This record gives sequence, C-alpha cells and structure tokens, in this order.
Amino acid sequence: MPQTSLSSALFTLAQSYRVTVREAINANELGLNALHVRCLHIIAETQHCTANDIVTKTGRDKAQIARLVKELIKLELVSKCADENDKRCLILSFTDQGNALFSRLEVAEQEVDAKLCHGLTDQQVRDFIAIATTMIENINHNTP
Amino acid sequence: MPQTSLSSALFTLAQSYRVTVREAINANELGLNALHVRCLHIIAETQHCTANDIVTKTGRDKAQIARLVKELIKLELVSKCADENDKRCLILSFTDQGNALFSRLEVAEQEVDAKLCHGLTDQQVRDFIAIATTMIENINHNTP
DNA sequence: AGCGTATAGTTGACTATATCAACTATTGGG
DNA sequence: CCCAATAGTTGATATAGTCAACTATACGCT
Repeated sequence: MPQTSLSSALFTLAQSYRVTVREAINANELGLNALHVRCLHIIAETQHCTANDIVTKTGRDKAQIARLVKELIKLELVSKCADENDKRCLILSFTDQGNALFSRLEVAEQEVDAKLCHGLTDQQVRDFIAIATTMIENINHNTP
Repeated sequence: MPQTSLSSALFTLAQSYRVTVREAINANELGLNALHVRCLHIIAETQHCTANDIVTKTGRDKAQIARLVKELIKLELVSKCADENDKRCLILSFTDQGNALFSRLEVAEQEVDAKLCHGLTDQQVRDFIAIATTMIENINHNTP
C-alpha cells in the first residue's frame, strides 16, 4: 500500500499514531487518551502551566481543554491552585501520583517511538521532525 | 513554539492539517470534510473501487465508511452499482458532478499543499513522505 | 445439489472528540 | 470607579469513530 500524496501520508500517519498510542496506553491501563498525554507533557515542560498555555500549545478549543484538565484532576494526577498575583490563572502541577504516572508514560511513549522509528536513522527522524515543524509554522503563520 | 518530540510534532501537524483542509474546503463551500476528500481520492485512483477498498486504504471502521459513502451518494457526487461478477461488491464511481467537484478539489488541495510546503525543497517533501510511509508500515506491520 | 463458511455491505446503539456560545470572576488601564 | 480584556467554566450540540448484529451474495466442499 504505497503512500503517494502528502495529505494521505499525513492523514494515515496521524490515524495510525492515535490508534497505536491508545493501544499502548490502554495496554498499560493508564486510562488516558492521547490528548491527556499531550497535556501531561505540556504541564511537565511548562513553568507554572495554566490551562491557557495548553490551549495555545495544542490549538484546541479551550472548552475541550477545560474538561480534559478536569479529568486529570479527578484522576488525582494534577492539581490546580490559583496564581498569587493573578487569581484568574490556575496553575497546574503534578501530584505525586501524577509524577509517578508520567514516568511510566515516558517509558510507554519511548516504546511507541522506537516502533515508529524502526529502520530509520536518527538523522532521518530529526529531519522529519524539522520538516514537520516547518509545515506547522507554515500553516499557523502564513495566512495571506 | 518549538516542536521537540516526534509525537508532539505529529500530533500538532495532524491537527493543523485537519483544520486547514477544513477551512479550505469550507471556504470553497463544498460541504465536505477531510475524510470525504480522502474517499474521493481513493475512488478516483482505484479501478472499480469498492467500499471495502476504502476501508483497507484508510484503515477506518467499515461502518464509518459506509455512512460516508452514503453521504457522497446523497450529494450525487458518487454512484454505486453492483459488480457483474460479484453482486456483493458495489463499485463506486464519480458522477459528472463528482468529476467536476473533484477537479475543483484538486486545486484547493494544491493550495493547501503549497502552503504547507512553503520554504521546503521538493526533495525534502519527498523525504518527508517516504519517512512517514516507513512509519506507517512500522506501525501496521511490527506487532510483536 | 445442499451445507457451511467467508466476504461485502448496512444498520443501530453507543462512546469519544470537538466546537460554539453564553456565562462568571478577575484584572489592569484609563 | 468603570470598562474592556483575559482565564476559565459550563451547557448544548455537532462530528467522528467504534462495536456488534444483521442481510445478502459467493465460494468450496463432499
């Protein structure tokens, strides 16, 4: 089944990726979906991360993110607490459980990544990410 | 907003792509979504294309495809007719309207692709597709 | 021929994702 | 002090994706 066009390659890849991540995550019985995972990553890598940070970094609807975060809180992976200076901002941070789970998650992700990149050189993967990043910027910026 | 990991690059790109295609398509008031478009492509490029061909090529649920095809037929873009030799198979083909729309669609797609690939060389795009294809194969095949 | 099994497609019920608009609470600037 | 802007929440609704049961045809077999 050769992939010819850019769009179909992209589409197929995104779909397959979603399915695989979900399998990996369900297999690990973490009870999270791919977007939960992205949120956790963003929370992990962002200093005093707010819901709005997640919105801008993912490009999703803020309603969707609000509900997602609510779930993470319900699962006791994440806690929120109002910013001292600006009480509108609710800073998100990991609980102990959240930290523990995130470690496990990184392992699971590395497995998915390794599977995905099987047979590819590091350089190819780097190039791929670089090109994807350029495409993302093209889409986001150039709106003539 | 630098994209570091493979997964976040993929995810963001897929999301952005979906949004952009949808905008392009809505802008052209074709009333179709990205998956409709993929179906049309597959129908266009497949000799006596059946619903099942679309299922295998897209990896989606056959129920979803069935409904999608039904919509395309309702829109009078596509017609189906039983195969002479195997009456279970319903061959899908474009109507005149379908052909006309597909042409317009290709133009719209080229614009999206051009926007996406702005600043990239042909070689880079080819490499990108090739790597994406490898990744897709990795995901589909290696299930140890 | 008649039987079982595989395949193509359809449908219903359901779950998950995504989007829009209205709303509250706070903030900072005039 | 008032107002526009910002962060977040919620309800309603739309879109997409999944699962299982079902029909109809086809194929292989003894």
